[in-house]
Amino acid sequence: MDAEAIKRSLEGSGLRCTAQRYAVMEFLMDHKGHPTAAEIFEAVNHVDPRSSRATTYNNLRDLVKAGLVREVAVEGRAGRFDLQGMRHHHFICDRCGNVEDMEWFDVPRPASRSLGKRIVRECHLIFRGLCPKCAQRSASR
Amino acid sequence: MDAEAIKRSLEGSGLRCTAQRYAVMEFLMDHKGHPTAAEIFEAVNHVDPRSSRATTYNNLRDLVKAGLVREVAVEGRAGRFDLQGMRHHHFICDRCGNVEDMEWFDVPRPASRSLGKRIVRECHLIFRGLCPKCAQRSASR
DNA sequence: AGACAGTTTAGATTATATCTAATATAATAT
DNA sequence: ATATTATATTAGATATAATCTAAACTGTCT
Ligand SMILES: [Mn+2]
Ligand SMILES: [Mn+2]
Ligand SMILES: [Zn+2]
Ligand SMILES: [Zn+2]
Repeated sequence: MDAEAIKRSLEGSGLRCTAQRYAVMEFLMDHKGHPTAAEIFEAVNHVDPRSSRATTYNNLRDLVKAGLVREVAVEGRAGRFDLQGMRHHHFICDRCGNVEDMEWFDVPRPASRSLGKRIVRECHLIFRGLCPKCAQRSASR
Repeated sequence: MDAEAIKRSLEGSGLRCTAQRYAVMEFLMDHKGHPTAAEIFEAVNHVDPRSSRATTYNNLRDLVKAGLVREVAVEGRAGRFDLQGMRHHHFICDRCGNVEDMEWFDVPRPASRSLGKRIVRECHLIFRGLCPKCAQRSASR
């Protein structure tokens, strides 16, 4: 049932449902913790068929372009990926760099005067601070 | 006068006002276009005294930690820096990766229930889409 | 079968950022 | 002024992240 959903979403975006692509989508579906490309590459290669690093990066890029996957850039660290499921914002930990989901809520649109000639595709909030684990650690010192 | 302001803000953060640090601050003050570390390094080395790459990165990191400078991560590209002046949001161009300032407006706080044990230091909106230059380019094709 | 576009691959290459450990500098104490 | 000390700088090596290359493979269509 999820298998079919993945297949359909790939084909709906004009992407062939290859074993390598499917594996990336399946891994993201099962791991909501915003893995890096390297982690995804490692993980999908524990099971057959093997996928190359270039393919993992190529596929992640294609999936982001197709709007099925989202990339979250983190300063000084590898980018992290998640499925574009329910809309949500993000929290990034200053200390460990982990990315966590935050409940979605609507954000006021900027005045069209301040938008100028830009074309806005999406907008997304980034909260920063200490994640629960790091907050606790820093409190107990 | 700006010179004094830079000096004071460095010392107020417990950072010595060295020639290299001053040069980074001065460059950011004069170039509001969110330069990369490499661009800052290049630029401050057109004038004496020469600063090394390591120092540029070290200083940018210290300045960010001190809250005087902000870093904006962009997926697949070098991080970009700006002075922490007036609060503002950011717009990142899908095509060219340029970062532009967007007028500040308050963002509703997430429900404390959804915050959990996190400690939020800041929150900041990222708009994405096409910058004016790229929007025009893509329209005329 | 043959043709073709899309996809995958290993490894090289580029881009970005950090580390190392020797040296220099600024602030403070004597 | 000189000594002491914590901070800061440096060149170059190293680490990490991402992309490129060109050849091989796969699925679809005729
Ligand atoms: Mn997410
Ligand atoms: Mn800015
Ligand atoms: Zn954390
Ligand atoms: Zn642009």
